[in-house]
Amino acid sequence: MFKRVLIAEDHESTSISVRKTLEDLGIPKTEYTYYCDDAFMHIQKSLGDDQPFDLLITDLSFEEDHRKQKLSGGLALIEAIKQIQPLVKILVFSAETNPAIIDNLFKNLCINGYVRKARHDAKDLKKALENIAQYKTYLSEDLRHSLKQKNTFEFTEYDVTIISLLSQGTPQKDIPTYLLHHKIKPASLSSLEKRLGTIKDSLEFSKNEQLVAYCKDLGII
Amino acid sequence: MFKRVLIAEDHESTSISVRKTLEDLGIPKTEYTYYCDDAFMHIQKSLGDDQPFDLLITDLSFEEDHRKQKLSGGLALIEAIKQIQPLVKILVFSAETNPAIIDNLFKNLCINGYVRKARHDAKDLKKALENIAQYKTYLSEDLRHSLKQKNTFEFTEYDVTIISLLSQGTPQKDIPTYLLHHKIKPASLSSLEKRLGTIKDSLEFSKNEQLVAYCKDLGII
DNA sequence: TTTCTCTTTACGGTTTCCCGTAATAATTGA
DNA sequence: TCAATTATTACGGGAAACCGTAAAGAGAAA
Repeated sequence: MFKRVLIAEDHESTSISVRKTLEDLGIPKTEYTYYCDDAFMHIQKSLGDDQPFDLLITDLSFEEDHRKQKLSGGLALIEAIKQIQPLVKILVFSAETNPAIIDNLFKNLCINGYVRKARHDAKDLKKALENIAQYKTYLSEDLRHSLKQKNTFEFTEYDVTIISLLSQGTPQKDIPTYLLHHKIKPASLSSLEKRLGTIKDSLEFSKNEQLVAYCKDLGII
Repeated sequence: MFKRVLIAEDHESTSISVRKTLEDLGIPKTEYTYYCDDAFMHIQKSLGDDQPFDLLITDLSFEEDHRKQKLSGGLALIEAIKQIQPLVKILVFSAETNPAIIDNLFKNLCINGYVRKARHDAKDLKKALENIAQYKTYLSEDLRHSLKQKNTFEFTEYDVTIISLLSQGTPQKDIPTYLLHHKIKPASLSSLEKRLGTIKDSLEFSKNEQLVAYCKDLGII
């Protein structure tokens, strides 16, 4: 089992519960932080002291407050930590349900486990820890099926830009001006219309409103 | 302090943490449920046994699963309990931040405290319990100011219906048919356009996309 | 350079949306 | 009851979005 575990979780109550779960499993050295930047510094220091953590348990979304942070959330934290300690095990504990995001965590950031905050999350957490300790990956039961199907459209930066503009009330006809000004191309209204048409086509949407709602749900705008 | 407390919270990890907090405060008899219906039955039974709870700590949103529930969430639970035990103290522990919703809890359902799930929520919870025990009401620090200002547009059920339809891709021109079919009035395209115009006007929006994004953020669609 | 391909832009017709005005229906108050 | 007010619907002109086609431009390979 793990010897040294770091918890990055902004909600005090959740943090307490995770600590208790680790305690129940007999893990001696757990440390916890409420901010991503703190978590990163803990990892950094542990490497310097030659007493590295072997597991990070982290949330994805961290609320902003008066303390300004360099790392904007769990995703940024994981990316940063992978730079300095690539082999540290990572277990994400979050309420996120979007398969695309979770998929990305496993495939691109190579996390070792994902537990969704839900009814039986404490039990789930224990299972995940046991699995990861045996060099397996773990994913919450209820998410296992939804992950395989990935009929999600691959949004480019360009797409996100124009859909964001739409969601902010920019008329379609005014977007070319914006794109020109920001040196984004293609900039013409025609190209814009074509791109939006393609996106909606492949998602089987008919209206921009639908697309905006979808992207809001995905959290990409 | 309280003698008998019931916790209604679907997330196991959060429930554990709340229990621990109560334990720390020396509250002996705490019971917990993961479902609203169970919570209601606990209250009901406690009245029959003449050993009523004196505090309910409840979440607002409960996730649906295989067990079908009569009570759809914390709101419904509080309403139901107020029918059979009006004087029970109620502390809501939720991640909800929308001032209009929290305002409604205090003013219409007469809850005694609201603690938001956030960074210092465990400490907050303790403060709330101490305050409520002294017959005061409690609201998390960070929400105290936001409650007074309510410059949010008051969406009617009608509004939510039509904006939802838009977000699902229904063309505006087809909505009257839907409204007629569901016996919702006004049903005419003209009234629809007028209402949407009014909403967008008062929120200073110009496009439907903007409105859909806004309502997604509010979580009302 | 020339040709081929792919991307981007231009343009026109049609549909939908937007918004003002006027007519009609429902509601209210005396 | 009738008039006054308000809510709802009908209609029409103009703007924006949608969609297809064709032209222009960019880049790659021979």
